[in-house]
Amino acid sequence: MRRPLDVPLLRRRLMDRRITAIRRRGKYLLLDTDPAGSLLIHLGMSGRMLLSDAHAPRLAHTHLALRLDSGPELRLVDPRRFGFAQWLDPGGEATDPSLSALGVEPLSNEAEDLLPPLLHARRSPIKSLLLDQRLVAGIGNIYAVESLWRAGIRPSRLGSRISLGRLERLVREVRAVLQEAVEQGGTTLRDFSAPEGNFGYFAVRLQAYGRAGEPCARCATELREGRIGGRSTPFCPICQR
DNA sequence: CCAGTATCCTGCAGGC
DNA sequence: TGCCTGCAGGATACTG
Repeated sequence: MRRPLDVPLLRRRLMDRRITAIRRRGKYLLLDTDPAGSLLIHLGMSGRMLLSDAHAPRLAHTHLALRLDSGPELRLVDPRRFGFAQWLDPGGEATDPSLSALGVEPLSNEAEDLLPPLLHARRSPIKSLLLDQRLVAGIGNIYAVESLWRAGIRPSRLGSRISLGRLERLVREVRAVLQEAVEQGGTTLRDFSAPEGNFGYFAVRLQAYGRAGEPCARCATELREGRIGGRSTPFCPICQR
C-alpha cells in the first residue's frame, strides 16, 4: 500500500503538540507527542530527516518541514518519494497493518534465541527471509548481503537447509553488522546522511555489497552478482555455501 | 505457501 | 553534448 503524505492533516495534528519521545521499530521512526499520538515516518530508499536552521534554504524534494519551538526545522527530504510521514492516533501503532506485523528486532536480547529456529522453519532463500520485515525487522539489502558474506552462507540457500548452528552464527553476524553500522553513522552510498548532515562511514567496511567482480576479502575469488527478490545480491561462490 | 515481477519516483552513470 | 537504458537503500500487489 502506498502511503499518503497529507501535509494539511499533519499540520492540524502536530500544531500545539510537543514531541516527547523518538522511537524506532524496524525501519519505521515514531515521534511520540503530547497530547498523545505519533508521527510515523519511513524513509524508503532515498529519504532523509534533516534538522536545519529554519532560515536555511530548503533542499529540493523537501516534502515536510516542522518548525520546532526550540528553533530549528525538522525536514523530510525524499527525492524518490518512496518514504512517507503519517499521523497515528493513540493505539494506531497496534492497528497499522505493517507496523503491527513487524518481526523480531535483531538487536533485542531474545533475537539470538528466537531467530535461528524461525529461519530454519522456512523454505525460502535465506536472503529473502532476512529481508522479510515480518520475520526480522529492520534489515535492508546492504546489511543482508554483508551478514551473509560474513557468515559464509550462500544467499540463495533455503532457510530449512541451513543448520541451526550456522543460523546462530548468521544472527550473530547480523547483530554485529548492524551494531558496527550504527557506530559508524550508517552507510552513505549516495544521499544518506544523519539529521545534522554528517555522512555514515560503514560503506568503507562493506566486503560484499557493491563489490561484484572484485576479489573476495577472505579467499580472493571473484565475487559474483546474483539477484534475489529482484535485488542485487553479490556473494562469494567459494566461501559462501 | 512460495517465487518472481511490476509498480511507485527521481537521479545518476554509462553507452552510443 | 544529448539521448536512452538500467539501476538504486523499500514495500506491496499481483501473477503463475
